[in-house]
Amino acid sequence: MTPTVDELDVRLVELLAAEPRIGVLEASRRLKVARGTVQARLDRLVARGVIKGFGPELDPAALGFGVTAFITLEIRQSGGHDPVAAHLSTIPEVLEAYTITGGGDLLCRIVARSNADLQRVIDEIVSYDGILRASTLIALAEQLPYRTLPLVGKAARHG
Amino acid sequence: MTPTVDELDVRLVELLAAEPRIGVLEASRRLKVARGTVQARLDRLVARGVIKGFGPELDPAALGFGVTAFITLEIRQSGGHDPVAAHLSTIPEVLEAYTITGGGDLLCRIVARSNADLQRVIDEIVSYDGILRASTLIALAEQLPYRTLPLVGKAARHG
DNA sequence: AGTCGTTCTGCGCAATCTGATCAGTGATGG
DNA sequence: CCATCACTGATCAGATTGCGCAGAACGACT
Repeated sequence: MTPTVDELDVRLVELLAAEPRIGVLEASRRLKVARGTVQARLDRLVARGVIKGFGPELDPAALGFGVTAFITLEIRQSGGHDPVAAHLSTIPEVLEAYTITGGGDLLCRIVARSNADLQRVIDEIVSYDGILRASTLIALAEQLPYRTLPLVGKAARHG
Repeated sequence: MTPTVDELDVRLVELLAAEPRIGVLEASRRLKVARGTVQARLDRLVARGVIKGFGPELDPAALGFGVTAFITLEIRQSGGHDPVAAHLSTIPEVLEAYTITGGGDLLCRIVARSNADLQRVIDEIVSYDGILRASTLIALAEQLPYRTLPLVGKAARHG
């Protein structure tokens, strides 16, 4: 399998990550390649799904949701996960959810305005029928902010 | 405290999330407001930190890292978290890390090329001195992809 | 060696967008 | 009543985009 990305792709992605507002033209100047090349590379990366989008990254904390927590949900086996996921998707404070190993469990990342507010969010979550038990871990500090950039370099090196 | 965002901000953010490539001018047309207004709102949102950036969103799976897992690390109390975080930051497969409630524990999101590769990543993580024990949860499916948009609406409604 | 397919280059054009600015207007609050 | 603030609608020069094209470079295959 041919490498998903090459060295130029890496430099391009890193450049875009560092200075998202620069356009294709400016990027081509920085990378010392033709404008068409940058355009083609970008299109290819998007087409391959490596770049999912350029949407604005929102900061929950700046919106007043300063508390982050991870909650593990034990799901009643009958019924499956889908209805539960549907329920979770109606709660804005549930940012993401994964099914994980270990009988019928779900791991969610949630946010809240305060610890008291967190209680409300959790209550809302567990109000659903199919949820048997919930176990919450409050995030105290973000030791390593979400990042994917190092991965691109690794993908290019290995192939 | 005055609401961080108002209804126009919400529409703007949602529009940008749906179609990131449209410029300020096109956005102003869609929202039926003056271009300067959109520009001012955007600047304000960025200045307030609500919008952290417009960087490309990368998909680890498209880069060959199809396996996601969450790993809880028990840290030796003496020494603190910082050295451990520094160690983790050197491993590209560690996408984020949070300190969580429960004596000296760290929760990380990691990715790998395969289950076998996951073992390598875990080994690399636990190779560090200050880490006493690690417990891994493999993500089987993404029930709810990461999202923050609903939060903006909530923030605007509540205030 | 010869040929093909792909990628990159360098160029040009028309159309569009950007950043900045300005005067006028309506709403808010002192 | 007046000051302040946000929004409007407009203008301007300059930069950028989307698009296509011909030629060169490169590797793969016959």
